[in-house]
Amino acid sequence: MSDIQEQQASIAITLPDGTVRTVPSGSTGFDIALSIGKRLAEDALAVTVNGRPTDLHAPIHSDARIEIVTFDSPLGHDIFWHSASHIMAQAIEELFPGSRFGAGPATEQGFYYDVASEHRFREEDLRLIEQKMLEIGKRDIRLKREEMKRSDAIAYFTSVRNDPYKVEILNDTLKEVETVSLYHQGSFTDLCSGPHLPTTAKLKAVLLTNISSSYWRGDSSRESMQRIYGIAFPSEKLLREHVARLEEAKRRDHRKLGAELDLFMLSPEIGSGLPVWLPKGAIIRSELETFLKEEQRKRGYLPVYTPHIGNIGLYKRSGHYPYYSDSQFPPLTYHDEDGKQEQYLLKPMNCPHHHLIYSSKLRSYRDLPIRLTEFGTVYRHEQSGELNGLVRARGFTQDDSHIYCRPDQLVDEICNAIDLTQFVFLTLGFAEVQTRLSMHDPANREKYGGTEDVWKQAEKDVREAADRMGIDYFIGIGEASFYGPKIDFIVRDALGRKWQLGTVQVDYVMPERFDLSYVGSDGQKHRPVVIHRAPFGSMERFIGVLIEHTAGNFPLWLAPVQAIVLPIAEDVHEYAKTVHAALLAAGIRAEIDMRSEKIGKKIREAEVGKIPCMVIAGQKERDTGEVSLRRHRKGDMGSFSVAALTDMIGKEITERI
RNA sequence: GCUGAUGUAGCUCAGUCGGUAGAGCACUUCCUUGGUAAGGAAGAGGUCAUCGGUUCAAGUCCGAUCAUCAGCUCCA
Repeated sequence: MSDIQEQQASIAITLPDGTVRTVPSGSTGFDIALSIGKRLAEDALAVTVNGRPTDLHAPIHSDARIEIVTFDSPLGHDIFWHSASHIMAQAIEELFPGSRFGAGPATEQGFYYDVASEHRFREEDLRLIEQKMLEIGKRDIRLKREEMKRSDAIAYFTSVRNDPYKVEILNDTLKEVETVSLYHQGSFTDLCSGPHLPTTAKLKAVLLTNISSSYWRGDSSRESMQRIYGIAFPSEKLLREHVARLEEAKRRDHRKLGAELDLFMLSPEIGSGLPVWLPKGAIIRSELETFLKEEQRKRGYLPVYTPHIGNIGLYKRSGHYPYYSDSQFPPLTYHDEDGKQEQYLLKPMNCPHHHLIYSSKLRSYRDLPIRLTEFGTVYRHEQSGELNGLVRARGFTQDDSHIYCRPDQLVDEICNAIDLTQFVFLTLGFAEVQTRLSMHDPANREKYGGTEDVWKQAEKDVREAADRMGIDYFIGIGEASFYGPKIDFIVRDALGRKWQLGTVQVDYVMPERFDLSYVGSDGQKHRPVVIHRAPFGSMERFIGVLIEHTAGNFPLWLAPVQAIVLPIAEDVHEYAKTVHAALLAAGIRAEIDMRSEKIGKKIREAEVGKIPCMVIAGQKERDTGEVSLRRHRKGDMGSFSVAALTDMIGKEITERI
């Protein structure tokens, strides 16, 4: 085909709205964007060709579905931030020559680059690097993609770039790949599959947020690198909005709100990572426990209590002690008069105790399923750097149950556990819950107990239950626990970090290790299956996330103080007391503010304290036998008789709205 | 555990060059008795995280420890 013929050939481009355009072969995403509108061409960052992200200026030679990618999409963020990480690397290279670069991807919240440098980066350096990045933006450098054979790339990064990290990636991660791509950006070149921004000029605002360390390739035996995090935007305005969101997240931080609202405390005198519930926080926890206990009673669960410690043999038998010895408090060692030694472990989990309850008597197939349940406090010596308020603690309470069932009951029981978890999340107002099916990694068999056949069966059961419940899930390979696959319910905190809350886990391994059995209809012994499940997960973590989710504005049934009576002046104190007494008599957690402060101040403090109901009593109300109600963040709701008020509040509490 | 940062009144934070500690809010008392987000005045409150070092002198400089924060690694 001659050049002339090629230029004359045309291709059909299908746009997202279904319209088809005919353009010359070799047209680029940019040409197409420009033909749609000038504004779109300005905003265009890249293009997807038949769903594949592609550089904006890459020529397109055949019919294709095309979508112009702008910053206003997850893919747009990804491409923008990935390019920003390259621009940061270039800035660092210009400011600190000799720096070498490891991995520099986009993340959900921006980007980072792992840097190996003689220079120890400090906060001040970040401002310098930001300035340099904006300057590189102003230089309007066109990014050029170059494809070369892997062997040529190895030579290039060895001699020209002198970057051993990229060479290692080429020799290792990419060893199966024949042709790799490089992106040139002025004096800087990176190994990268792309796509990238057409020019550095798209970068208009950048904020480098922090410096931390990371291990090269995530391997703690390899050298540690300096990881610099940042976020970037195509406009100043977007950056300002982002900073405002960060500030809002800071206001919602459960550690901050927990202290302000007197919910819990952490004290080095008690111990790192050992939260203590203050009276107001204890109310929330107790209400949640009551709620779940009621629900579980309806669903056939049997409450049990077990001690906080257990003989170490129990955990050796279960496999937890050898598997998790690093993250447990050291054993308590006890010598009796004869010098015989016994060792106990602060229990890191509740299951072994429950298994022994199960096997304490002979079970018939008619008895199953047996659902043992306990709010069991467990202790795990988490790494110090991991501790985080309530969401990562060393002492915490699981709403733990173990369901012992026959294999033919398993899928039904998993479904029941999923249903309960969904009911809990729905009641607490968590709409954005991600569900992960946590499967084992067959390439890593030594991490897991049981046989491959058992795992296949368990994972099939989990998947069948999730499908039957119509859950929208994703698969997490290698996320299973050592004894079985899990269904994990994951939510995000105020800062966008993900936390696993509820979990449903299938276990064929523990029944084996604890030799659990039941007598079947054939009179023979059979092995039950165990489901471990915890809808809240940990009470501490759940409440931590709940604090951030609600910003401390709890629903009425959970609010530590549900109502506060605010007398306007001293001459109505007697009347206010009768109102207070009526609220208490109706079972409402009510306080009364009889200080000699003006009503405006009392209201302000009740608002700041996030008390849902402010019950205002003045001369007017006393004369009519009414009170006026002001709802937190809603304002004046009008006047009600005291009886009508207690009914209204009481109804909202029992219905857990 | 690793890397970096931080630690001053109950809270949020000042504290210069090393020279014996300050504000606002909260708290206590008094005045004020008021109508839907801050009335006024006075007072009290500190082993500057802990331990050690340098110095005539340390909140300030150095070291260790503890705790917290961000990230990494881990998560039954």
